[in-house]
Amino acid sequence: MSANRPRASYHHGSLRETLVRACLELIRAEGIGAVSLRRVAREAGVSPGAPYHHFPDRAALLTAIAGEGFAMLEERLVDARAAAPSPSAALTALTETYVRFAHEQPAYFHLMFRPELAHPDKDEAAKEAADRSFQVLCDTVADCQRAGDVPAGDPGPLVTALWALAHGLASLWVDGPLDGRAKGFAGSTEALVAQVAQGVAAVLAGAARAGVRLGP
Amino acid sequence: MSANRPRASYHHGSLRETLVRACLELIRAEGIGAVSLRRVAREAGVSPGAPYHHFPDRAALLTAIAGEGFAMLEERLVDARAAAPSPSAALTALTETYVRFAHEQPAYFHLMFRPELAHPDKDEAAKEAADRSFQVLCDTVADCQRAGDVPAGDPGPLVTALWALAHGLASLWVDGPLDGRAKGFAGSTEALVAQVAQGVAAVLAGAARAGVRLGP
DNA sequence: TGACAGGTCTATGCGGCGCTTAGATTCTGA
DNA sequence: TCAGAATCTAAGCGCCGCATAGACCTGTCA
Repeated sequence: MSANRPRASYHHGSLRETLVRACLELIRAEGIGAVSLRRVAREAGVSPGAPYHHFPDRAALLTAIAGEGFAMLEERLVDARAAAPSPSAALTALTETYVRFAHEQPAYFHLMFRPELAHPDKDEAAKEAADRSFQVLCDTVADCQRAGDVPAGDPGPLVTALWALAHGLASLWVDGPLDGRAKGFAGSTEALVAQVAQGVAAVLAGAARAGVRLGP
Repeated sequence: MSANRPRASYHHGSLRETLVRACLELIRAEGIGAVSLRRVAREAGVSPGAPYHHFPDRAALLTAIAGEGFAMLEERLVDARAAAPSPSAALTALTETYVRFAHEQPAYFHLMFRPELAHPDKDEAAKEAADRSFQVLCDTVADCQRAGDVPAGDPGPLVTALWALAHGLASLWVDGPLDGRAKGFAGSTEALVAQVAQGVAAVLAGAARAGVRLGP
């Protein structure tokens, strides 16, 4: 960043935004472990105390970024659903989109789901974006049930399973363990994720045909 | 711990083990964020430098604990599979066991899957326990395919999906986001997890009956 | 028995961390 | 125009991981 280039004026002008960008770049380049407020301030070219005029503490900066992440994820999920030609294809697309988001934006993904780093559950905007994302999944499952593409009955376990499946794939990929095993299965993790997402839709459709009914 | 009770002798005797226990207790009581080598040493009643005679750095202590975790998880998975009356029941039991382990031992679970904390992939014993755990899942899926309880064909995507499903449920539960949504679905997260695990087996069985075949 | 080597622990110090406080500088609007 | 608000710097607190040097204990072997 602009650590060496001195600012023109005493006041930065858009320090808050600059800090957020510097933080993201730092996570991208050196991982979550390298993130400190002092370091972020240094990268942004300001004194170590400056960030505290924009964020009450370190977690607040990270929470702001997490909120951005939830908004980005929601947008991608909405677009993926809208672009899909059928409810079943939408379900597959949601899984792939969730996992791809995590893989392309691991910095956001980490901050969104690590309570020791950020607290998006205490941020109204982040919570609402997360709720709307979840609703996209619920609506898509309802579409699928109406179309007979997935088993009828209580959608709760199905929605939970689909969320957990996508989140598990994303976590295992981003944090490392999946890559090694994927090579033996499908050549690449991308290919394996696609196979899984499509396989799930096929299995759910088959179960629906077989008359399986979900429920407590 | 024994911070206030002075040791009888200059040498501790079993400091390594004491540090591991103190670290686990610290994570349990105050979370991962509270773990520092100095703090662990204080809880164990030794000087801040003492741990470095047993672990080269902080990550090594955490990696040792992660290795223990993989061994514990493997044992539980092996037992769960052995106790199940059928291949299909074994599959359900594996999911429930994985998720329950994470919920009951979040300290271990975190250390096993957070590369910024520990590096179990660089620990031979941990890697082997993880491989054996994965093999338990592969074997169980193979049993299910032979019994016709899950679709035939390439087991890769299925094994991956089941692992990701369990890991996603575990992560979402341990890190918070699942609890809120589960209340609306099944009353409690435990109940929801059970419903999901059983639902998955039912859906897979239905898909097998419908003649679904997995594969690239 | 006693010297000594090696393992285990303490003491001290380095730079970096989150966060606080006090004070300097700039911007804003009455 | 000018006071007050907003933004930034400087300095300091106790904590951290880790390195080094030295104190202590214990097992070993002459």
